[in-house]
Amino acid sequence: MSRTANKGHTTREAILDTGIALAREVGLGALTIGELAERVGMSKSGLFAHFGAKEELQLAVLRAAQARFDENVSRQAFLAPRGLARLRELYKRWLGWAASNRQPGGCLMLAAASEFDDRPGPVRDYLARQQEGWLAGLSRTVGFAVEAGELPENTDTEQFAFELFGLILSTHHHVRLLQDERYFALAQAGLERLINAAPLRKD
Amino acid sequence: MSRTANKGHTTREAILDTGIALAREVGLGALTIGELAERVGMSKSGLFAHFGAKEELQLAVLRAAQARFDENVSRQAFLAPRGLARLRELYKRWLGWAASNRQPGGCLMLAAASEFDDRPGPVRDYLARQQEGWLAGLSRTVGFAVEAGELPENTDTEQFAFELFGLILSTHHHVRLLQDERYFALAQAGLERLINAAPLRKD
DNA sequence: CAATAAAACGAACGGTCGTGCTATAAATCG
DNA sequence: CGATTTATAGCACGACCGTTCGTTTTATTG
Repeated sequence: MSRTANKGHTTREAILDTGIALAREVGLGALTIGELAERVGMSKSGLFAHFGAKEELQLAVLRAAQARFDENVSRQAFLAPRGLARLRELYKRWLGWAASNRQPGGCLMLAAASEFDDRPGPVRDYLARQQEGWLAGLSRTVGFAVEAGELPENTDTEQFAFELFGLILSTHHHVRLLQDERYFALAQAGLERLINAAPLRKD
Repeated sequence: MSRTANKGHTTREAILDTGIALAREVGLGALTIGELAERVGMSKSGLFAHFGAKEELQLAVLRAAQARFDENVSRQAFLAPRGLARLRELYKRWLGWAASNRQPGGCLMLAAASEFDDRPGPVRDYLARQQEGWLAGLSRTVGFAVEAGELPENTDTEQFAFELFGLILSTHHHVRLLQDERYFALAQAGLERLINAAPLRKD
């Protein structure tokens, strides 16, 4: 038996790869089993058998997308030492992942969050939990920079993370809609202003 | 003849009213003529005749949504005097419009922009032009505060507007997905930090 | 009021949707 | 290898999609 287990597992991976790409183009909600099957090169029913329900396919696509994000952004950035170095690395990778238009469709998580924020159900629940976790991780990363003495002692790390998220979203929004890479410079300046004039707790 | 012109015009308005609400719930792309007709209480073909094509309906819904936005946010905020007063009023109204979850679905413009940012066509073109215009207007509003001496002379108004947009997006994202009104406080603190430590041109 | 124009309807079209069911082909295992 | 589990294909279903068309109802106007 090879390391990649069953045949089923292999084609499932291929389906999810193509599924991520397709969902980026048309949106997670508009992801269609027939179209996906055609792109993968198999029958609709054959593909369907892997998931049993459309919603299960959507969740599987999201989980796969997150795994790729974690590997390319979080894990890589955590190789940098705690502090501003890691924060900068994380921001750079996050920005490249979310807003770069080398890949069509931008960040699937952000698009899906906007698409499903008013449709109760497992997809929405998954996205909400994921975003909460990410925001908490961001705060922690900022906190390390405080501990390292690179940011003021009374920095409001949650406020910092919230604003950092806003910079990513604004860049994502403008780069993707207006197709203008010039906005990356604004994203960079925004980070520097956050660092040089960090939000402080009012206590 | 009454001031509201034809019967056709009247029902068209009713269609767009309901269309905005429905598009907010399911997304502009998933807006369906049959479902909309049912909600309005008329036949599919009768509704269809008003627009001639689905894309035309989508554009009409967007135009109607923007008219409401302009009236409730821009026009109202412009009653305040130029300067920080107007900027604060604009931010407050924008935030209430976009992120309040009194109305289901949040801001249709932002949701549609995220949904269509990778689907070339008239809808995308409309949204892109609209967003460019809005960002330019934001910069101008910040510029008035500079002229009034309430912000540093060398304030980078475009950077300011870009970051302001990010605060709105971050609030929208978190409030709508996580259903936690607590994020409005972060939005407010973000504006104050922008004002107290405004981004400066590096020239 | 009658004549005319505008608006709404009902039925039907070819497609595609998600999802079952049954049969066949391929991979796995003793 | 043969036996058996697993993966895929084929086909059909009811529902809904956007759109067209001819008809009927409703507004508007002289």
